[in-house]
Amino acid sequence: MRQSVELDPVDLRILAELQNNARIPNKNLAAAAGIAPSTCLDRVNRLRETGVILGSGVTVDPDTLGRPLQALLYVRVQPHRRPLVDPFVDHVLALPETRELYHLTGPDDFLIHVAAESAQSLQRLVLDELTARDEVALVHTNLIFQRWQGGPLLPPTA
Amino acid sequence: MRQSVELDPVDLRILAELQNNARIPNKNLAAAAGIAPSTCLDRVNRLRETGVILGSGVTVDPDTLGRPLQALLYVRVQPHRRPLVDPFVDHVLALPETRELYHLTGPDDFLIHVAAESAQSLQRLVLDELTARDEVALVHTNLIFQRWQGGPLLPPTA
DNA sequence: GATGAAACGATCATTTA
DNA sequence: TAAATGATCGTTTCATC
Repeated sequence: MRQSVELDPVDLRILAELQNNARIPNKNLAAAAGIAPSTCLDRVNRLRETGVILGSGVTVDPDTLGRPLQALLYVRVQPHRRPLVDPFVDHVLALPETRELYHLTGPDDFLIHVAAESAQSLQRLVLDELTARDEVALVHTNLIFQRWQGGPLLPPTA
Repeated sequence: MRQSVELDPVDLRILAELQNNARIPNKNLAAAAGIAPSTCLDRVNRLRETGVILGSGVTVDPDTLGRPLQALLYVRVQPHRRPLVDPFVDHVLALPETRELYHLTGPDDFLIHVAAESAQSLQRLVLDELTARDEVALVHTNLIFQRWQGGPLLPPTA
C-alpha cells in the first residue's frame, strides 16, 4: 500500500470540490481554491500522479436506466482458496448488474451490490450466476430501500 | 421513481465512456460516440436534464489520504420508526468516515461503508458514534480486504 | 444532426517571489 | 521551490444550414 502523501489545505479544497464535481472548469476550481489557474492545474496533475486521485466518472441513475431494483448479496465461497476465489471475482465483475464487490473478513465472505431490472432478473442472477457455481456455498439477499453517498473523503484531522 | 428514458446506442456509448472518465474533452467524447461535438454536447446536456446523469466526481484513494482501514458496519436501529431513523441517517452521513449508507429490507437494518484511520479510530466510531446512541440496538463489524467497482451501468438488453 | 465561426478556457514558457 | 503572468493554442458553444 502507498504511503500517505502530504496535502496542504489548498489540496484539500481541491479534492473536496472535485469529489462533488469532476467537470468543474479549471478556472473555477482555481478560484474556489484561492490560487491561479496554472497553479491549480499543476496541483491537480500532481494529485493524479501521486495516486491520490484514482479516476473520475459520472454517476448514472439506475432507475432511469431500467434497473430499479438494487440489492446486496451476501455470498459464502467455499473452499476459500485463491484458485476458486480469483475466478469468482472475475465472474462477478463481468456481470452487468454488479455495482460493487467487497471481499470481507470472516472465513469466506463476499458482498455484492447489484442493480437489477426486476425481481425476476434478480432471481435469475442469484440462481444462474451465483448458486449454480460449485464454489458458492450460500447466497443471502437483502433488497435496498435507499442508498446514500458520504461526503468528500478527507484525511483525518491529525 | 422516474420513468425509464429512451436511450439509443449513441447515448449508451456516451454513458459508458463518461462513467469511466468524467473529464474526457467533449471533442474526444464525440469522436468515441461517432457524432459531431455539438451534437455530443446536446446529448450530454439532455442526459443531465433528464436525470440519467446524476452528477460527477473524482475517486480518491483512501489509503493515500490516511484512511487505510475500510469496514462495513451492519447496524440495527430500534424502534425502526421515522422519528428515530431520519436523525440516525443524518448523523451517519455527517461522519467524515462514511462512504456509503444503505437502508435495507429486513425489519431494521442499515449498512455503512466506512474508511477509518486505524483500528482505534474505527473502535471509537463504533462506540462513540453508533452504539452510544439509544436507537442503535446492534452493530456488527466486518473489515474490508478489498473493494472492486463494477463496470459502466447500462440498461438491461431488452 | 452537422458545420463553421466566435468566445472562452486550458496550457505552458517565462518571470517573480 | 512554488506560484503568477500572459501569450498561444485548443475546445466549447451557438447560430445557421
